Amino acid sequence: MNMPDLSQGENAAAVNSLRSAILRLTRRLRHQRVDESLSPTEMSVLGTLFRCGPLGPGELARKEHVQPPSMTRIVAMLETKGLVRLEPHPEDRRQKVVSQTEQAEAMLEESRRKRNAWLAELAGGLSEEEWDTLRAAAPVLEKLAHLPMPEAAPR
Amino acid sequence: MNMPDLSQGENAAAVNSLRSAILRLTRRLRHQRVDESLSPTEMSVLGTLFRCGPLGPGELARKEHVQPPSMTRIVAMLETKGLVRLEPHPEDRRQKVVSQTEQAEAMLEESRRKRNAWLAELAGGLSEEEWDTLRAAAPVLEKLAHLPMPEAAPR
DNA sequence: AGTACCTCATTACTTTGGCTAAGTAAAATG
DNA sequence: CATTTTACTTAGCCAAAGTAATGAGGTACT
Repeated sequence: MNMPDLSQGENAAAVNSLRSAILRLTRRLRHQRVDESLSPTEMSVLGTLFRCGPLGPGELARKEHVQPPSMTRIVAMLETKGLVRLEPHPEDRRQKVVSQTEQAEAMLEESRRKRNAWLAELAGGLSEEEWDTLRAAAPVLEKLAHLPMPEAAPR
Repeated sequence: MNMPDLSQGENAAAVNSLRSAILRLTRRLRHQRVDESLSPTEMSVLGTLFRCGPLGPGELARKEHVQPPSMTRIVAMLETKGLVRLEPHPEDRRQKVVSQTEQAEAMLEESRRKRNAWLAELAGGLSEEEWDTLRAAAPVLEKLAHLPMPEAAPR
């Protein structure tokens, strides 16, 4: 395959600044979480559950790019907080099914409101064009996050 | 003309998917660091130092959104690896000045090459339009990372 | 000048959030 | 029916960042 190496330099620069921006944003998000009692990842799991419906821990781990044991712990935490139900799979008794509770739905709604407030504040700092850019970038970043990694696939 | 609150719903959705994509990307980056011996944050600090020139630990901490003690640790680590020099401030003896060494410059160059290779692999997964989108989004994310936070009340 | 306060960096300790390795139970395969 | 595979879990570890307290150097106010 022929690589458009003309754009590689630009892409490298973009990835460079993307990487550091993402790192700093992550740290900010950790501090400014909308719900004090939930880690960003736990929040993200709830979001995935909301979007995709009930899933097994393994599937969930794959989607979140976390190892299965970590997901076990996260799900356990969410369960003790009453945000998630953990039930046996109807057909395969090895598997389990994680589904969100009504309480989780309420919490997501609450968090959505808070996030809107936060956004309204932040909106002053970005122009409409910049928001457009972010809106366009979001799905691409999602894709990038799930893209199979060529050199990191030794298994 | 048109107030931005019309687009708040869309922005909220964008931020939602931005947030989870960023989280997952961060975890991927942690695994796939170009240089095994340096954490992503250490790498980022080096980059900042490269872009902005010599800075004090405090300033650096603020730029990276890290607490001062963490930056002290990071700088110390970088110093023992010979990537950074730590000197007293000429005028204010409370302060110190961190500057990168020639070795750091060489390492950044090396890492740049590796990143290009990684990119070339990944380029197959994204279209040119998607790359354009990312290139456009990078500076906006940078800006977002450094935007003053209204509700982040100083404790 | 001296005292009170403030700022920057550091030290010591804790928390968090992920990982690997090993274990158990259930299903699939021969 | 024995073996291997799959799905989740348990246990223990480690790295990165945070908080609280310390110290040393400046600043301001009478």
